[in-house]
Amino acid sequence: MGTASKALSLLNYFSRAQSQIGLSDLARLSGMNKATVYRLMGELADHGFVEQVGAGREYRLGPAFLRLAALREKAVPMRELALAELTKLSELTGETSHMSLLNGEVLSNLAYSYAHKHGTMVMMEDAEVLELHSTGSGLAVLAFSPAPFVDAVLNKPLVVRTPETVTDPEAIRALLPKIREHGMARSVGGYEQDVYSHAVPIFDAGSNCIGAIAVAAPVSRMTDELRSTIQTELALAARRTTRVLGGFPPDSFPKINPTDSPVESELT
Amino acid sequence: MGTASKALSLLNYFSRAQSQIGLSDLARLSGMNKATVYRLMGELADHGFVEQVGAGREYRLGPAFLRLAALREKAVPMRELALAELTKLSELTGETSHMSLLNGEVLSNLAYSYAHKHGTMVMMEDAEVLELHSTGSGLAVLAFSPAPFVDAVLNKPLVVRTPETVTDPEAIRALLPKIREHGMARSVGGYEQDVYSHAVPIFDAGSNCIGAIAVAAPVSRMTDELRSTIQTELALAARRTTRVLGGFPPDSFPKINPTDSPVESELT
DNA sequence: ACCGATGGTTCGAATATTGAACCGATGCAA
DNA sequence: TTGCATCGGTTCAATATTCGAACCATCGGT
Repeated sequence: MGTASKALSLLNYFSRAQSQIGLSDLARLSGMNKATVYRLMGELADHGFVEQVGAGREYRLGPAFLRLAALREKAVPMRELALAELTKLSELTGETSHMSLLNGEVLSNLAYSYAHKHGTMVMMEDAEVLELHSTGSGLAVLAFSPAPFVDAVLNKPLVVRTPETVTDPEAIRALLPKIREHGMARSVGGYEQDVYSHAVPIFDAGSNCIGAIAVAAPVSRMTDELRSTIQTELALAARRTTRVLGGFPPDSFPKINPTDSPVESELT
Repeated sequence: MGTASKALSLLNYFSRAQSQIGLSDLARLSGMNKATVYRLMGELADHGFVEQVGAGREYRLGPAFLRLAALREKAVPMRELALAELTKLSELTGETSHMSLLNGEVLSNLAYSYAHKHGTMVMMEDAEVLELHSTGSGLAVLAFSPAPFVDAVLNKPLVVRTPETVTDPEAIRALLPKIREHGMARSVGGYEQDVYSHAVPIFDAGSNCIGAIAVAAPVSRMTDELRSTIQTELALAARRTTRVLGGFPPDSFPKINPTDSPVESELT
């Protein structure tokens, strides 16, 4: 691994849960020598990628990301475009919709939209991390990812989120062909209890799966009619999103056909 | 310079104007060897900090910044807090307000707010670059920055933006004591013609100047009354912003005194 | 066919990185 | 107070990584 990669990988230890990390902790987490971490963090700090805070001299992510994110968004308005699609999708379905991008072996949330139709909503946050095995979006991504990647993900210990979380690699693997066939994944309560989620993968210009767009509704509100609406609108929105981001679904991806019956319940 | 710094510095060549850069261009711009740039960009790409696009294999900033910016904003909601202050400030003044952060030897815009009171407004964009010598915000920052930094900035060639741009280092230096005295800078048409701009510096927890907050109005709309309103509200808003971001003005920074007369015109 | 440009690759020489040990400061328990 | 364990930070010789000139293959224009 190159030095630059080591420096960059240090940034991955910052999360919503742990936004400040001390030198020794960071050395422990990364397995690198304290002196190495010290030097690398110093370089990151010089460029504003991290900053040291207060007395404990702990590190946290720096302001440079705001600038670079704005530049990225100016060059490739992914978030803006996704948000436009999500807003429509939430209006049409009356439920929370969100888009997340594959980052390593997890998804991180890029954007979301609430419908303000009901008193209760599935909540969502930017940069929230979604696991591949326990979420609808994750399953959608797994189903359209290369086999070695799927193996790598499923061979690691799979965290139990709720009593409904499926953690048997083979059971998960068995879901994928159907998801591929329908172009849509579903997860009921696997990540958060009482959340019924549909998800469709999003592809880049090389037809690689880069993330997913999903609609999440409370289980208690799910009816055949809502399910049908979600499945129809989600498939359309995802297709538009892929196209508007400059991507193409792979040839194997099922075409949308208005006469198709909605995805059957055996998807779960 | 360490390897990590070299990799990170490559990111600085991406701008609003040049969002995609080829390998050879990047090597030229950075003065590094092509092989070096190739390897470093590969590492950056592995982490999603850049991505290669289409046929030309040019590089552009990657999606990782969206994630990290969201994390940063979650940990330190600078942008959100600044935006709240700017919104108030624009409402009170009826003009465009914005906040920018010092990044190296330039300012980059963090957030802005329009007032929707008039048909014409000074326009602003996120991540827009403001030079230190030609903008009100820049002068405010220079006035409260360490002398060696000021020297470094003013010893470089100073770009002429408009016929009103002051490019004589000594003339600029001569403005700084008054700005320090008033805690406020002013620039008329120095960056964009017909823009009349007031700016106040923002400080971090160590009383270092980290940026500025500014109100920009069309020259044609500037009256004594508007000037007075802007100066009063801007000073208050900047003070609140510094505090809300966890910072402190240096002891030398002038206190706000309601009985003070507004900044006199000799500031220009 | 040529030219000059591009992105990408190679390999010995040059140099930056590494990590154990060390430092002073701080905080906690006895 | 003493002692111990932690912290952030520093040193320096050993070494592993990076560097860069030169080299490809490819492309587009003349």
